[in-house]
Amino acid sequence: MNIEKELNNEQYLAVTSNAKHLRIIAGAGTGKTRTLTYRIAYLLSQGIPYNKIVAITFTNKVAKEMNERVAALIKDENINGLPFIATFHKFCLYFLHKEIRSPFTLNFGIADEDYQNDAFKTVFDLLGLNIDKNEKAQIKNIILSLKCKGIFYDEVIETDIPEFTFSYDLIVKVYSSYQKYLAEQNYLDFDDILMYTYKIMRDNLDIREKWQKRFSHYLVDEFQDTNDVQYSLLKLFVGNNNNLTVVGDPDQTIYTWRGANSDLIQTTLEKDYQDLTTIILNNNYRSTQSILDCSNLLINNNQNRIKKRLIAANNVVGNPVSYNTYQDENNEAYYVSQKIMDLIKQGAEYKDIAILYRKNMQSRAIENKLLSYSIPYVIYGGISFYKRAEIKDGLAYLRLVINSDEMSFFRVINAPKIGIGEVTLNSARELCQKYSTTIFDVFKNHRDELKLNKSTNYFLNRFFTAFDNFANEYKSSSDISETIENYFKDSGFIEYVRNIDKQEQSKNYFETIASSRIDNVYELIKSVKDFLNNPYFDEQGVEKLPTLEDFLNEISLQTSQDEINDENHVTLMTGHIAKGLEFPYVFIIGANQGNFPTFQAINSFDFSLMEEERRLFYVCMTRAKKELYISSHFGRTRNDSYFTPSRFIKEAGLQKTTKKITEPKTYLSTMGDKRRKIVNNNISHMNIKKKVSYNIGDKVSHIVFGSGIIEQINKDKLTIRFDKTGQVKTITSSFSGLSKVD
DNA sequence: ACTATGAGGATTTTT
DNA sequence: TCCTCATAGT
Repeated sequence: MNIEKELNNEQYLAVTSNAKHLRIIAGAGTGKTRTLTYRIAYLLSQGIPYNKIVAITFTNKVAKEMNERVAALIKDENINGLPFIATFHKFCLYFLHKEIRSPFTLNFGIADEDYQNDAFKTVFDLLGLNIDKNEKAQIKNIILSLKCKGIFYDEVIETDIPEFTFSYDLIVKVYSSYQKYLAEQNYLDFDDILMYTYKIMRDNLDIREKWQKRFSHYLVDEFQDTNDVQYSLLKLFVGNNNNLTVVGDPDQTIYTWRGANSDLIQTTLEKDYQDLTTIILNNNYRSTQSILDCSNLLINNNQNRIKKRLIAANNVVGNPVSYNTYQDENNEAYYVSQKIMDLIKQGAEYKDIAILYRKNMQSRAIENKLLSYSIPYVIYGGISFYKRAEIKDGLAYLRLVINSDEMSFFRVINAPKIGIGEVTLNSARELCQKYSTTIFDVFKNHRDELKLNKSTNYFLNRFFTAFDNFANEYKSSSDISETIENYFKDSGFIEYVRNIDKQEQSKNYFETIASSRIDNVYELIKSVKDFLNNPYFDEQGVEKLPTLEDFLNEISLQTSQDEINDENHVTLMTGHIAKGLEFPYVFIIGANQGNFPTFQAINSFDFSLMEEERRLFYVCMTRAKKELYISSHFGRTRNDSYFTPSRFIKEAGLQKTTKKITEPKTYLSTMGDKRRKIVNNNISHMNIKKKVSYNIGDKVSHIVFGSGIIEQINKDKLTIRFDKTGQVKTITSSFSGLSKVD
């Protein structure tokens, strides 16, 4: 490791600073994460024990990368371990698995967004409140924002509740019922993971003192998106004696809706740590000056900010930022795909290209076009593997043996549906009270009191038999995938998923995608097996095998960025997910009033919403290294009016093109349906595909699964083994996302 | 009386 | 995809 050579002057100062409390303000592309990584390696080389250092990152993916980079930097030194590098949530989970207390038990589950919604729904039902959907959503949001601030339901005061919204009593009633419901189910939601860590540290002096001695150096990345609870708990861990380094850029605060508070990095920190040292990194190593000029111009429109200006370290001016307008979303998508094909011809690779947008829904039009031009792409953040219905169902089946909570049980008895609805459920809830037990136990042991019909009873028996077998076997199973498969088969789950596949296959055009639900379930089984057979070292250096519980915890903290792989494809994602990433070529699509900025920000009296939209646009722009293409369109809005270009276009000093560009008529629209369907007539991509003849042993490339080899052919069905995962899938030869590799 | 199912409408961003 | 509503099915 030659720090002096590999870093610029400011970075070097930041890395080697011996300040106890250090703040690094680092603009986009100035090497934030790099600096932090080097600082960790530097601390290690200075003799700080690896098990005394904690580094907090924004995603698990960055944590993993940082781990690898630190390991590479210190490989020549005599250090036999790596620091604790993880997200806030992972760090807190580590703490909670040692310190969790009543009303929770050690095998608590993690409630993701869906679980959270289900829980709120149940709570509203149980309270029997007569309020409409919108109001429920508002109440939920108020409660979530209280949680982001670290305010527990028994600590809420009148002034915590936004004016002109709901009564104090109502909010507290829903809030406390929600927390009590989750506690009964032994579940923590994402905010609880932070809140209970904070609470336990705050309220127990002995625990606080113990943990303040546990680690001595804390380093936090992306500090501008830290929220109040995270900061409060961090302060408790740092205490009076430990060291703290934070890195961040206030201009990239894009999570205030989730409680992120950029005052923390700008003002609070220096008040709380009087000896705070600040280092500013200004040299941008990522983008051309043209891209930075537009970005600087745009972000200058924010009033509430400390002025700073990014300068390209390499002095490259580059091509001007391109801005175009199109007739509608489809035209825009068409031109983006044309431009991508141009870039590829000029030698760019698919993985060099990213398409960014404000909201997930905007990916639709562009996806259709990429598909029809056989441009490989992957969408991040839409529906991730672990959010698919069949996977969540499978996970619920598994979770039931760890924690027989209501929500998992509901999922299970609805996959397949076995004739249990709202009314039965409510009477089962009454029996829960009567016997003071769980819903699971009521259906298992007091079912006779529920007056279920014959088939329902049959299905329940089938499920509980399979469940009991699994519960008895899974811990000592020599082949966990077989044990799970038996459980899924005997309970009727596999058959249920296969039936869905069949139904969808008969309807769906892209049958290979639709037919993959059962594949997904088997993929899940395989990933459990892989995870459980992959040993890790605990703190004492003892080799251990993860448990099924570890697996369930792990995946509930999976994030969209964690799924990013290095295969060669165009990347589609929202600005939020793109944070911290960079690409040579970036497209920002749908730069329209109402999209980006959103209608909510435009219509709000709260100007800070608009400033956040602007920061997000700034984040999108500064992802680009070489070239940046921004576009807007004049398509229809939800309210049947027409979109206009985003105000950010002017603010970034971009010129509107004078002529409207429209796509040549290469496709026809039909009005057969109320919703218009695009019929691909002239390109007739599908027909061309059908003529490709495949042979056993041919190398092929699949848009989703990557490269593979054909093992079997049955008429138009190809059985392909994919290299990366080693899994075998059956794909129809005419599928447009499949191509032959020469 | 209850549950399942299909159609239609709506959708900010996510650890 | 997810929710709601109307209707069909048991």
